[in-house]
Amino acid sequence: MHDSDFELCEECNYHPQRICLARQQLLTDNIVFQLAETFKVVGDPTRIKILHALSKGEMCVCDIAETLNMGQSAISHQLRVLRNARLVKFRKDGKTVWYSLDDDHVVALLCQGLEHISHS
Amino acid sequence: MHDSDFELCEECNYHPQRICLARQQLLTDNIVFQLAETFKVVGDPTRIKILHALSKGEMCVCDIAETLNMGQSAISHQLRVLRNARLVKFRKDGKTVWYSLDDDHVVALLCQGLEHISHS
DNA sequence: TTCATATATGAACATATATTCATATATTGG
DNA sequence: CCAATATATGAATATATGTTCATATATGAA
Repeated sequence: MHDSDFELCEECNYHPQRICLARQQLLTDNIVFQLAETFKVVGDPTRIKILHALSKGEMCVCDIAETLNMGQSAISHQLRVLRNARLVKFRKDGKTVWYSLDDDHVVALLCQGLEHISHS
Repeated sequence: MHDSDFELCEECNYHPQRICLARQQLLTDNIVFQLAETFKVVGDPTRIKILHALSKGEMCVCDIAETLNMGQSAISHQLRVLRNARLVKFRKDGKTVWYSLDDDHVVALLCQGLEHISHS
């Protein structure tokens, strides 16, 4: 939220009250950035396929790679992205690393997206 | 869904039943692509700010530009992206074009994203 | 220890994308 | 018609990103 809201509202000559309105309850830049980051991560076909596969239960890296017919390295890179976004979690068991969805919000997010494309 | 599920499940030597499981109820490539496209569009700070501004009510292009402190051209380009993704709609009134959110699912999608980042 | 397996990671490359600049289109007022 | 305003768009540029390849790390088996 800027301190300069007032000045700007008096300067601009179009529809100042609308501008001020839109600036109110403004999401902070930090939250906007985090939001964008989250959606960006889900906004890739490979990662959506991974999340969808994991929605059936936990899987190890090479099984995900087999499922998607992709290389292990590519999957591993994408899993790191998903991990950083806290969309998936993992546990280690010997040589194997088992990945799973971080929580139920992930599925909810995907479903909300499906909702949108089915309504358009 | 591929015809080759069976062969692959017999070929791979890791955890075939998990792979087959994950392939079941598979989202078609087309749906995955549409989903990814939708999330990708929302996955940009500028576009999130636009959607957030529009969540308060319809706005014209130059007011959005003023609100975000950005150029008219940049906003216009992004509005086209949002339009193509059916996230915003518009109506013309003389020289002015009024943009608004396409439907309530857009806000729901944003909220679901907020839900995720607040839980992590 | 040595070998095989499962996963992670850095570099490189090709592609996608956000913004800016210049300009085009369309509408209104004089 | 002409000028001003609101918006759209194409080209250019800088930056981000997904995959591959080669290689590193780590674990278990012999």
